Amino acid sequence: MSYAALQQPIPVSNRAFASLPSAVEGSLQRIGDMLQLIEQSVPITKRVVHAGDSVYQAGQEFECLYVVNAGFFKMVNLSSEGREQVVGLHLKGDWLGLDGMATSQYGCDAIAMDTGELWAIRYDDLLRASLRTPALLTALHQTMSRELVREQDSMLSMCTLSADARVAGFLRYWAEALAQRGLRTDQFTLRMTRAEIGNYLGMTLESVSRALSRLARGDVIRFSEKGRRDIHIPHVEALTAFMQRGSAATAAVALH
Amino acid sequence: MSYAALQQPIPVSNRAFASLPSAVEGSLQRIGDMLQLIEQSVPITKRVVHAGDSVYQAGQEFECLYVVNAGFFKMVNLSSEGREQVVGLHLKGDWLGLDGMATSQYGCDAIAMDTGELWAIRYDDLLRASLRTPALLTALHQTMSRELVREQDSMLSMCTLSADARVAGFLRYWAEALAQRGLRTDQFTLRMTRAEIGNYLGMTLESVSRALSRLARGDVIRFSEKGRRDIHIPHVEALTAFMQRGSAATAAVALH
DNA sequence: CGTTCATTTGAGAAACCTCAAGATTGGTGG
DNA sequence: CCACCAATCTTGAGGTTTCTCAAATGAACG
Repeated sequence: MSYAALQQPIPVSNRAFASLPSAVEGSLQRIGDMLQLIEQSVPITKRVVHAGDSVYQAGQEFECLYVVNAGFFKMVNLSSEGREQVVGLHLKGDWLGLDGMATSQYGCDAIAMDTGELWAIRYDDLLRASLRTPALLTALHQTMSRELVREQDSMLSMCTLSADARVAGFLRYWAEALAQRGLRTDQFTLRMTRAEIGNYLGMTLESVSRALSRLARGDVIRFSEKGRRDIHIPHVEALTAFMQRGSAATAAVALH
Repeated sequence: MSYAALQQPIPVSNRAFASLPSAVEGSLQRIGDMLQLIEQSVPITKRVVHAGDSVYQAGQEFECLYVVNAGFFKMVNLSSEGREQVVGLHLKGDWLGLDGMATSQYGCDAIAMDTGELWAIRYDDLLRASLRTPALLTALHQTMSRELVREQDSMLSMCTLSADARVAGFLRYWAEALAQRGLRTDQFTLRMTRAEIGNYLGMTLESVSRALSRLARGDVIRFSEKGRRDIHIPHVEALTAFMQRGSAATAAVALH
């Protein structure tokens, strides 16, 4: 195999999203292309899961990576003394199980939050396939690297932002994640309880509730009539402004 | 190349540490073997750095990974609004620059805290070499995975532990990192200011200082006469006990 | 020996958590 | 369809932890 083959980009396809902003279009394409690449070049075992199902558990022997084709998943890190922390949330195109390569045992529990479909890929199959299809390798590396960056950003947020700002940041992150997958971003349903959001953001469920109430009071977000889990975001920029200025009132004013 | 070649372990050598505990021996060996493997199979450019030098900066184009052969480095994540967070500390055998593979730009600043030597490896060279030497690939994956797990553990600590417990955990982590590299672990010099430790742990420098004072009052640690940066740890287990029980007095009692 | 930076320690303020009560939601069986 | 139950969510009051501000001490270096 030539070196040039290693550098070839993931094949481009699926240009049906020209009307989307380019960054979002790029992500959508990247995810779609990656899934296509995997399906074409690696043996995969498809697996359907339902809300509450465990994909794998901490300590279990590492064999497979899982690529999310549909659904919504959380990664839970559990300390030896029982402290528990949601350390990641994953949607279509994300990989699960990357934490298992270090020690040959998974380091977290991966739990389905909804009905979904996973593609299980044996790590040894992936390595073998990457000899023929080097783009697989760069896709894996980019995925791992992106995950590292995301965790670093989480640490930055948790250490430097107030509780209110972290909640605003979470909503913005969530809206972005949905946009990257071609879903509507102005209105969506949080599929997590306040307790789960709080755990992910390092605060209590009461603090999450209060933060959301303050965001709603400042008209940065609106609750749907259907329930307090449906959230309408008139202007994503208002969330950003809120994070920086630290006051819903200021954020609302800043837009007009 | 056969599939079997992909699975072969990193060559074993350097069995001179039989007296060390096996986990530590394993790590020492792993690090030494990895460095040897890299030196033998990839083109590297050695680079000497001094305290304060920047290895790379956020936004700079990603080309190289850096393996630490000597010295001590911090990774600093900087948000667009100027919030700043130390997201990682790295010693011999660690890789720097993994955060650059996602976007082809580094995501953090990497800064030398001390005189040290880095081995720069071009990412494309690494991919090419990994065709001949598949162990390089598994070493890279294990490194990235270990880093993911470490960051997840950081998040768990920052979200679920008190300030005192986080400082105790930091000292324990540090002692472990030194032990894994064959250095003495009962007494060492913190090469960071209280402010840097605090930034890394998500608290203020005053909180770090108070936590260290409480640890010293409980005789979990002792300050050397030479200065408050030299720390003596009589029993590493006392740090663990302190983290779990949340009181230096209890931790001291628990040992006798 | 003085200047500068780092560290310690205290007192008061702010953010967040805990506890508790009541409201809302979603599902279930009558 | 309605009533009821369990789970979730909101909101308030008070407590705890951590931060902020300030001052004094200690260490490093010319």
